[in-house]
Amino acid sequence: MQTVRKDIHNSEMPVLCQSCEARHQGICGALSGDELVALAKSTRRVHKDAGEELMADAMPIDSYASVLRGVIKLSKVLEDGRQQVVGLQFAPDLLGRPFAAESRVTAEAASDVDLCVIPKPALEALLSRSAPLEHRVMMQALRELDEARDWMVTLGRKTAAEKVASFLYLIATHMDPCDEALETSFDLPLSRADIGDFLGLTVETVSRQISRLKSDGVIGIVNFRQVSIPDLARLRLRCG
Amino acid sequence: MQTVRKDIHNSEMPVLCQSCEARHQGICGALSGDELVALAKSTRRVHKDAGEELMADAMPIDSYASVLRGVIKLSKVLEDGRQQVVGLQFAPDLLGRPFAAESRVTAEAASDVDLCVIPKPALEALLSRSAPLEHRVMMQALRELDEARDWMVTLGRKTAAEKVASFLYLIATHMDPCDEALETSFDLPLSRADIGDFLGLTVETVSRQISRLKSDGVIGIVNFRQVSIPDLARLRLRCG
DNA sequence: CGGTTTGTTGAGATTTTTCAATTCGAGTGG
DNA sequence: CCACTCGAATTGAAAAATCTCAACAAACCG
Repeated sequence: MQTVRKDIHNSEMPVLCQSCEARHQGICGALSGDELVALAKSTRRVHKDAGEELMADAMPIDSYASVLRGVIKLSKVLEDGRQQVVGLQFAPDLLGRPFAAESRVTAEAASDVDLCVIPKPALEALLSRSAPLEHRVMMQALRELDEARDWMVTLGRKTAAEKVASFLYLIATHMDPCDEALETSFDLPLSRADIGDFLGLTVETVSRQISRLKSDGVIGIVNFRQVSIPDLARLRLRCG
Repeated sequence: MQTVRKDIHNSEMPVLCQSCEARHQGICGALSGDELVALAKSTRRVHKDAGEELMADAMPIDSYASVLRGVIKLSKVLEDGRQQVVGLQFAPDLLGRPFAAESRVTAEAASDVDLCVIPKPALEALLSRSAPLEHRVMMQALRELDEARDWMVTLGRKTAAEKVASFLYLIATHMDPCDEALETSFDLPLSRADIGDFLGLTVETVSRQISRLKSDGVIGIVNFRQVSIPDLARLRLRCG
């Protein structure tokens, strides 16, 4: 978020919103044509490689970003280094805590990502002028709250086996947009260590549970990162 | 929420908002005088005893409520009965998921509570007319999201001892508004079983950790529910 | 008072972590 | 093209944390 590279910027038209609308419209579905054109002027398309940090906990926020492609990992760290992933963001989410001076989480590109970066003042000006836009931001916040609470159930009350199954199920249903297919295949956006930090488990436990799911035929592991799921309903049963 | 008792309704004036403003203004700080008067007409002041269910998961919502006094417990249950408390609401929070047809959690009075109930259509009409009000609701959603993510760290990465200390610290800082006092005393709004469901622990583990904090002199237990904390900073150290 | 619910405590069982040893795959330089 | 190396992932065995089961004590309620 600090080092914005302008090179890839496509200046033809509302870059942000072409993509957004292609995938469920993101922030921009709520804007008028005029507003879109104005917005496109202040946005920058940016690419980040997997692993790059986008925002640090307790650091001032100077811009927001709309996720165009890829997965972003939100996490928090305890003083002694224990880490917890508190959320994942997929396109077309808005990245950045609205109306906060500083971030409350660390954001990192989990996979290669494309972002559409918007300076903080530009978005906030737009928010205060466009009630529909603010409404949309609120709807995202409410959805994220629902997701966080669902995940709290997983963290607090599920066994390690159920946690890993729940994680795979979550990713499967978010990554493969051609939904409802019983059979899917995808690349995990997180390392085993990150999965552990998401589930509140150690790497070893995650690995053991993945191995078990594999030997039970619930999932197939192609290439460590690449997972195939022959029957989503069967995975669902393992989620508790 | 279903069985609204009108008996205690105080019809003089904006019941809701007197109380709200007394304690940090809740929803109503954003409304004009006219709007307040209009709102007061459709609100009902309601009392609920500890343990009463206010809203059931997956049930249609027909009203919202502003919490005037007491604590409300939000929880989710797995098919097999495992339960997780996913949030607590204190005055002056707004209870009810805005813009959702049905609830995604079960809400229950943790202590005796006073509510100011607003029919769903009345609040939503107001929301669509008043941008400042919608803004305020969004700010609450964002704050709840921050809290949920903080709690995910506790659930996923802390030990049982740290979880219990964190819970007591959370309650201590929320219950006693005369904040920053190093020394406090309060009634726990939750039973040991509920604390376990909040922390993802069994009742027995909660009880053992409370006993340990007591024998270490970090807390004092007067009457099972009544806790005194001689030194908040010392408790804080136990939170991890 | 009984009976019931709520909380505490102990001992053994279970799950998960920790520590240690390997294996796998990708990238590098000869 | 093939060792070599490095980080990520897997696997095993022992240790630690937490849960389960069971007994009991304390408060609560008609």
